[in-house]
Amino acid sequence: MSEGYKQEIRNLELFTDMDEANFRALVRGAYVQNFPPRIDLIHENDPPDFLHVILSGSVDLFSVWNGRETSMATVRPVSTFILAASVRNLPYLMSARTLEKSRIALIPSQDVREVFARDSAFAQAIVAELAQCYRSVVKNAKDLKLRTSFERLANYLLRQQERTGDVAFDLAMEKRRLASFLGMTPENLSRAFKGLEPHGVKVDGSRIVICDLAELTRYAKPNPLIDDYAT
Amino acid sequence: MSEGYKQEIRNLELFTDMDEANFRALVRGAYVQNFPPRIDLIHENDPPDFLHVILSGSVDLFSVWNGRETSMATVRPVSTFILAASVRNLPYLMSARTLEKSRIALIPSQDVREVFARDSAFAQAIVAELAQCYRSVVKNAKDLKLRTSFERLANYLLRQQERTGDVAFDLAMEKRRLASFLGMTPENLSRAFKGLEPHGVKVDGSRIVICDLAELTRYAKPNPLIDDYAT
DNA sequence: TCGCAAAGTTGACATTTATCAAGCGGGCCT
DNA sequence: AGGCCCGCTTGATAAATGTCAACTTTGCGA
Repeated sequence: MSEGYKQEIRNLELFTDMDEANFRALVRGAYVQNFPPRIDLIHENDPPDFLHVILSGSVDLFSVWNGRETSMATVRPVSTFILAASVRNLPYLMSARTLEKSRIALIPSQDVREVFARDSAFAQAIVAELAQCYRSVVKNAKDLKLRTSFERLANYLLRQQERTGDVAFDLAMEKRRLASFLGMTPENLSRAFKGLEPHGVKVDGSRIVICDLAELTRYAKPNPLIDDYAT
Repeated sequence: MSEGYKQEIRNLELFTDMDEANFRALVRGAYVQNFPPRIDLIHENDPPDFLHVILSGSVDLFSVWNGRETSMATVRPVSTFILAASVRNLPYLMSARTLEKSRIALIPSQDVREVFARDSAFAQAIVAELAQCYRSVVKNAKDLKLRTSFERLANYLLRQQERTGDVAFDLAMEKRRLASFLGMTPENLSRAFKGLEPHGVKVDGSRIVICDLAELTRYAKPNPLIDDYAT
């Protein structure tokens, strides 16, 4: 692995505080790989051989049951995924596939567990990361259980507005996958966008303009305990 | 705090491996309290002053948004809750109330964070616990997104069957709260029980008998990546 | 530039789930 | 024992969401 990649990984919160020698041990067995779009990286139920670090591109985490599929999250650089499975050495709960051309570092889970056992700075960083992940999924579950699909979309748009700092932005993913992420069908998403028009949302293809932020906020009733991904 | 309680807490996986002096430091500032049923223990958005350890009784974790309420989980002895908020020092995402008369140990979060920073065995135990919690919520989210309410109930009953090791058992909670936990209304739960009768479920009050386990299994299609809480 | 394939949209309809109101029934207090 | 409260059930209806099929748009490669 090139020094450039190593530095990129090192700069992740997860790895930044750990001992240099331990970090070297971690990346010694690691390698970076380029993947074309729509490639399956991991399959749920597989043993967690590698901790994945996405360096460029984007990855969809999804799950399947009984012929149905749902998108659980999108991972963007630079961050890791499937940390929980790696440290517990338990099968992946989600599958992952690239959305676009992506560069991904693969760190053997075995090494992660070994280093984590003797590097307390690393262990602490893992705690911080896992607690963060846990809280994100709890928020997601609250979103699903407490809101209708229209309300989920409205709050999603407000989060995007917050993230980009602009009332006009492009959707970060295909509508069909956004629908899956929000827990609805593409048809229902189409109607939800229509339904939000009276609440200050203009849609043209993947271009979104929130032309009445106050009204959309009034409708969506965003709540930091559901929508604030930072905490 | 009595030595008996200390021992009980010490026996939790979370605390069992940590240094004795550090454990003493942890429980020094802790105290045990008895609560009557239906008492609010914590409220979402409160700062995480204490890590809670339930010694007896049971506690409901729930969330509220826009006048709607949903039950997220039930905590039973002996285990902790709101660990993620404690270690990250971020506001609780869920509220908690006793379901019955309960004895609960309160460990100051400040102490948890301090000890966790210097006791690597404790840090490792926290990692294991958080990874476990994370995986549970992911399973819960999959359950919600991939299944209908009837299917969620069917799989819930199979999990109870697994847990008790018996095809006949009593529901562990009121039906209204089970409904909320499964993400549906009490009325819909009633109809779901009716709907499962042709699939081998007999209901009499809170008494459940799975009289055709094969048929219920065929209908429910349980999957360890959603239903196996142990991994 | 054309034309195809895939994504998105729309309408009609079905299913799932919630809401509201009424009635039932068990536990419990007096 | 009587009566009442509360949780549960049931039926009627409404709302939310999914399904299917047809059509439109878009992006892209021949």
